[in-house]
Amino acid sequence: MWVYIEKISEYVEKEVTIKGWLYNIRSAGKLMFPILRDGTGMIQGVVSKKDVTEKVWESFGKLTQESSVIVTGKVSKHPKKENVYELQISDMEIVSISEPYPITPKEHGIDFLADKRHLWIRSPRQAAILRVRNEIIQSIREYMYNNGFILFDTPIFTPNACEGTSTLFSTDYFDLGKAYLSQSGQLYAESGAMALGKVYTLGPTFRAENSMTRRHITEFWMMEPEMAYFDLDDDMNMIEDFLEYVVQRVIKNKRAELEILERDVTKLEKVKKPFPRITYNEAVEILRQKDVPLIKKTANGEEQIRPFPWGEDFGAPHEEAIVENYDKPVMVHRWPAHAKAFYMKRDPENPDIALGVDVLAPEGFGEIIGGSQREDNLDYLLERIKEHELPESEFQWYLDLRRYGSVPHSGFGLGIERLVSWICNLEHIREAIPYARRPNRIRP
RNA sequence: UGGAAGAUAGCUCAAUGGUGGAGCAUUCGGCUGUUAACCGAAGGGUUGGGGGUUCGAGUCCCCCUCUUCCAGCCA
Repeated sequence: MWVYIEKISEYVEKEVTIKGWLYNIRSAGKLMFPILRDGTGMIQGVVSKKDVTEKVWESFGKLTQESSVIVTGKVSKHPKKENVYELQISDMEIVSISEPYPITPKEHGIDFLADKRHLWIRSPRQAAILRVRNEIIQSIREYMYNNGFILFDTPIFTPNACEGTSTLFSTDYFDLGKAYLSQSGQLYAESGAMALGKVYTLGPTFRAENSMTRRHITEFWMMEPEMAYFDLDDDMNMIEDFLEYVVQRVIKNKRAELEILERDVTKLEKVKKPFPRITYNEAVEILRQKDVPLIKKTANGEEQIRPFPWGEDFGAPHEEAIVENYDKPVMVHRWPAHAKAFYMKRDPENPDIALGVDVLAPEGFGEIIGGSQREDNLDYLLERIKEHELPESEFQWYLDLRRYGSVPHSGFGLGIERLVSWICNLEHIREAIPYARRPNRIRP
């Protein structure tokens, strides 16, 4: 009977067939120990010369790493290890002998592995990450469904920049001129919230920024909820509830994978409501107390400005300094308005402040969520569009949302790969997606 | 886009300006409980590209290409 390795413990002392690949093989005279993988896990086989035919024995001798095989044998407990199973092999059929496999069970450089990404994903660590990614996305969809959110898929081809800031990828679009690849589905999601109450988008997003860091890819997946009648506090309440659900479900269902990744799960177990909420002003106070300066590039090098001036955006060292006090995600809210996007609503108590929130993951993973309450007043929004020198004509449909039954509403954007990086404790975001797209890499 | 480091066998890395090596992978042989198994043998190289200094350059100098890390932008 064909079974998958992840279910192997249900078949102890039974004869089963596994269809998979040879991960590695060791031999000791009349014994061989092939390690098999089938996509769901790995198991060590035991081949004894006296228990198999001459043909099967010789076939095992021919196997190279990643050769595909169909193996039959009896499942047994490992003689030395608890909760580990082996396959006492009685028969084997070669499906295909692999050519010398480039990814040997030794160390490799990152550029080589990236070139061989189509094979790299077979390795236990990469496969574990992709299983966790699947669990994360499944948890997100489940949370959203269970909480009354409607999946609202937004277009990838768009006629203009959403926020007017990032550089966009462009392509020809028939007789209509240029089309741009979406850098956010938010504006469309806002229209969805006015139609359906609570909606979310989950899909690929594109940024043509030449960002060569461990936290950036040019094509990434973003989840963007948008909720009618939610103010900033409602938004933050949802963020905490949502993040707790996803993290706790992943550590419950994907413990084996997190172990392969050597993830310290106790740190994730602490991700429970409530999360610390600090205003931008309070964050600036922390930076001043810790004497973290603003570093400005000048013609002849760098200049350190202290105390940290109000109104400046935070860089990596500032996020680090703010987050290190906490072992949960930190929500920094109420930002200087001039540094933020045009659609953010101003604080009624202070027009210099925008009702935005950034969520900084613990352990130095930085921003994983950016959100805000949206400007729902037609006149203010028109003013912002003019200030940001955006083409008003392109935003008429968006402005309609304020003309016809405008309501307070809020939402946020979550970077899926950044969430995966944090939960899996990855050194680099390129491992958080099957095929990472970066400014200098589009293959394979 | 700026700063730093780097490019030598299929892979990971050594090599004082003086005959380019090792481990893994591959091929062959040995071993009845191996855990990146081990032991023995073999094959495998235009030292990223171009120019220069030198009796002699993987090594020193210049240019180019590519990669990695850090910073900015952000999710």
